[in-house]
Amino acid sequence: MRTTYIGELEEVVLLIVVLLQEDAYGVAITREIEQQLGRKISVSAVHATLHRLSKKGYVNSAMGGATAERGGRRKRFFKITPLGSRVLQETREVRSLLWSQVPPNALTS
Amino acid sequence: MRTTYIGELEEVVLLIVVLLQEDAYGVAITREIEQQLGRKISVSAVHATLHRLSKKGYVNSAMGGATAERGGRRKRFFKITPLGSRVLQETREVRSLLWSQVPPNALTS
DNA sequence: TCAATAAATCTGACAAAGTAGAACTAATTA
DNA sequence: TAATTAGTTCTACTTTGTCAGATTTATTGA
Repeated sequence: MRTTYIGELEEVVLLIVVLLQEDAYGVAITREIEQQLGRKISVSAVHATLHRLSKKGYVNSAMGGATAERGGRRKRFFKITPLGSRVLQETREVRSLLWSQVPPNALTS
Repeated sequence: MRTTYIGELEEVVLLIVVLLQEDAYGVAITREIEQQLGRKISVSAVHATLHRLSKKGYVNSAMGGATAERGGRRKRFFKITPLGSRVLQETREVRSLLWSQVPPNALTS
């Protein structure tokens, strides 16, 4: 019996972490969600989610070094873990399976 | 700015309602989730979700008549609404978009 | 060298969604 | 009309989603 599934925002954040590759830190992830999903969200919502993903072992993180920018705090970069990858892919497969069974025209009501 | 997105279980339940067609009532939906997703879930969890989907206008429902079975309470059948269909499809498209940008091998860590 | 400013993360508090157990209801059977 | 059965509804609790505001760390310029 499978027992690992993730919340809606957790899934989105995880996916964005993956596609952002080496640049996945709080503010960038937030920006990306707003752009790609056209969805308004606060940085703190994203940070809280990252923290929870981290606690579950789906991502890990490390502080970055200083950059050439105007100053400001150092970034914390996130990476998906093997466990996180597995959960993400399973989630995708389950959705696929369900969609594949939706009868044609079932949604054109 | 899009503002309509649904929770993880809400999405699953909505999808199951669609593929169950004329037989989408609480207990059957629960059974289907357990079978298809291999996920243990209580009937009440499903009912609560159905109730929330209903409040948002993503499904509507009607009581069924008495059947030839052993007895028992009448079923409440659910159907997805046009709004629900739209939300479900949008959700799918957003995920697709994100997955399409995942670099190859990004998940084989 | 220190105030101003900038770029981020972290904290705390609350709303929404997920969950299960217990109670309830309506139908059938005998 | 009591027992049985198939289902729904209620209630209370946990986990996720959410944001405003506080805090931390770094750069710049007078």
